[in-house]
Amino acid sequence: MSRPTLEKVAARAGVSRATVSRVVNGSTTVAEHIRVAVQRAVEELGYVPNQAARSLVTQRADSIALVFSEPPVRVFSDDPTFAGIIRGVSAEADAADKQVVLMLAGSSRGHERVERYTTSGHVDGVIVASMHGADPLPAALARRGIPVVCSGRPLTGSSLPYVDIDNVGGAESAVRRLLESGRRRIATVAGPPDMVAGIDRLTGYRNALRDSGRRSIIAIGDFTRDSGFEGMTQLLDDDPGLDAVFAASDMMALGALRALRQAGRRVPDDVAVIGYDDVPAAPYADPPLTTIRQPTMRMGRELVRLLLNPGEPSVILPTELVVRESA
Amino acid sequence: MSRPTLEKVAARAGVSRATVSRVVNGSTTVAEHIRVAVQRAVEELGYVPNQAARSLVTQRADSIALVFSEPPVRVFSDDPTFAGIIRGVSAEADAADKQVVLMLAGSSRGHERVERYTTSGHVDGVIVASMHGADPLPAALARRGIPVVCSGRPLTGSSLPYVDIDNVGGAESAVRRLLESGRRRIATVAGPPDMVAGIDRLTGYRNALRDSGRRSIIAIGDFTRDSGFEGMTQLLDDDPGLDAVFAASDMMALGALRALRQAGRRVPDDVAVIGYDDVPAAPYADPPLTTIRQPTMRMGRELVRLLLNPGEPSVILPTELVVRESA
DNA sequence: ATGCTGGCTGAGAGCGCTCTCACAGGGAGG
DNA sequence: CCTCCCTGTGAGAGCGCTCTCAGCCAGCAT
Repeated sequence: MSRPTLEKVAARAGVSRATVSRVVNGSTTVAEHIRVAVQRAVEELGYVPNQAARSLVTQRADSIALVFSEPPVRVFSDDPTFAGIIRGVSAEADAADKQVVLMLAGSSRGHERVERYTTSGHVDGVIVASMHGADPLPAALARRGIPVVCSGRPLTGSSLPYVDIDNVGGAESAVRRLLESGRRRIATVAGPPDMVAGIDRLTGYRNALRDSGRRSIIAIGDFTRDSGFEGMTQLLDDDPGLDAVFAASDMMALGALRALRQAGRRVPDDVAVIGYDDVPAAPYADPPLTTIRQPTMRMGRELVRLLLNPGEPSVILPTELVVRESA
Repeated sequence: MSRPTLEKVAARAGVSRATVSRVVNGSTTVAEHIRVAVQRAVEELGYVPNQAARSLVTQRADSIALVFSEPPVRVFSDDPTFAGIIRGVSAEADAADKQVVLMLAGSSRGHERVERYTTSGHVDGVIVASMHGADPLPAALARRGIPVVCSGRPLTGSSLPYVDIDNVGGAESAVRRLLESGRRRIATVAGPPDMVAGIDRLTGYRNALRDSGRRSIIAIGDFTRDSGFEGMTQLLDDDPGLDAVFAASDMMALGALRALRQAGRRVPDDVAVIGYDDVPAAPYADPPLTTIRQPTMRMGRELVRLLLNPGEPSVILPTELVVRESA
């Protein structure tokens, strides 16, 4: 009981292979009664085109890879960024009738696997969703002649097209809110300096402070809750008089909240807190977290659009301040 | 600058196509000096086999699909189950030299897409990770003649092989701990009755209570934090004297904790709480959550093993009680 | 009647690979 | 010396599909 081939369908419908192919691929130059007959034969046999054979001749795979160049732990944390991107990519790819293949390239072994897979003709293009801006994977694929689009501005100085979210602007608007509500000593728990999001959000913090003439008070974290706790503790130590903090991720903000509570500070009365990402847990924090939300789903859609329309310029999407109670 | 073919490599190395094929596929019957020459030619040209052509003749794709038959929101929530499964599947597939293709089949449209993709020869087998036990997808694929393994016992009465985690046993051990610590009125916020995990964990709760002669106090949730809050509120209303609660998911436990606090109950002094899943946020809850941990990564590995070795019996993996402070 | 379109259909090549089979060459055995 | 086998290599078919091109049969103008 092997899968039926075009040949079988043709025989059953009493036409040639070519005609069945035409029907299956929606050509208009087929007489109505023949089209109907072929379609019935297809149904009856449960015919599904062999994609390998099709790809072999068309040189297309009609699918795109979405590669997460991160350990799975990060991808499936409560960071909603990835989920949004995936949904956006799926939606847009669906509309363009392309399959999406998700791949995890956490390890260096994974990189190699992904490179082999994508260069062996499985996909027509690759979206690399990497948080580490200096990831060598996108450039490596591009060198192989595969269309590549990056999610997040690449740090490698390559000229690959990318879609990013306005991290600088988002951070600026967070700090501006703190400024406008009268806060005087505004600290930040920054993200890691090897990730674009970490770098850019710190830049935004600095920009906003510079304009106001205030001095910056900085601790470095790695986006995790624990590092937020430690960063906040250190900040409190450095400047006990601070009255606001901008955490470069919600998880760090959650950690900061804990440190603040432990130090006997009330939020937002004594210290205002703003996070970044708008994770699902943010509205449930104590107090509910004011944060920066990103259009992740739209990011996914733009990624696909760019991949499918080579030559279009890179895109930077705006963010939105979500005001709750922590600031 | 099209991709080099076997033919090109053969020409460069001064041998035939067949010999290059042999070298690429690791055949031993090739003279050493020829093998070296061919390998050099492969390197120099950057040759990567065309997978479509290979699949066409071998009738194999050397890759397996891991299908999440759920909306992406669930998959990428802070439920660590999926992440663990993915890591386990990746690891085991890697060892067997198979590619893993992740697919999301949230919508009915998605189901159709997945069915088309998997039946068109892209993959050698499918792992369906669905939380809804009555999902029609696994059976549909099996009917098409594609090897299928389910993550989680299917509720459809089909005899498909599956790997599940001992939900009944896990729930029993949670309730037993409550019993052993002297709690007298033990309630539960159960999961949805259309998911295996919901059903089985409730069964476990009932089993443990029945043995002890206590009566059951039940609210139904849907595994989300909000439903945990509401379930707990209702439970408190039904039986203000309860002194313990088993929540069928950590998210619901978190919601329950909030409801308990709001009602002025101390945890664990007045009411003990045990959750299920051991989500990343569990140790950070107030108080840190006692919960049931599952061997999700091992689940992933078993899934692949079953897929690659047809005929082996289904597997049920044990759970582990993680004691923190809430019970 | 002949020629010319123009719309549909079929024949056939060929995509890049694997794998069977034939065959060349050399050492062992008769 | 010839035969036999055994190892290593090449020739060639064919996987299932698409797509070009030729061919056929109207229908219309000449």
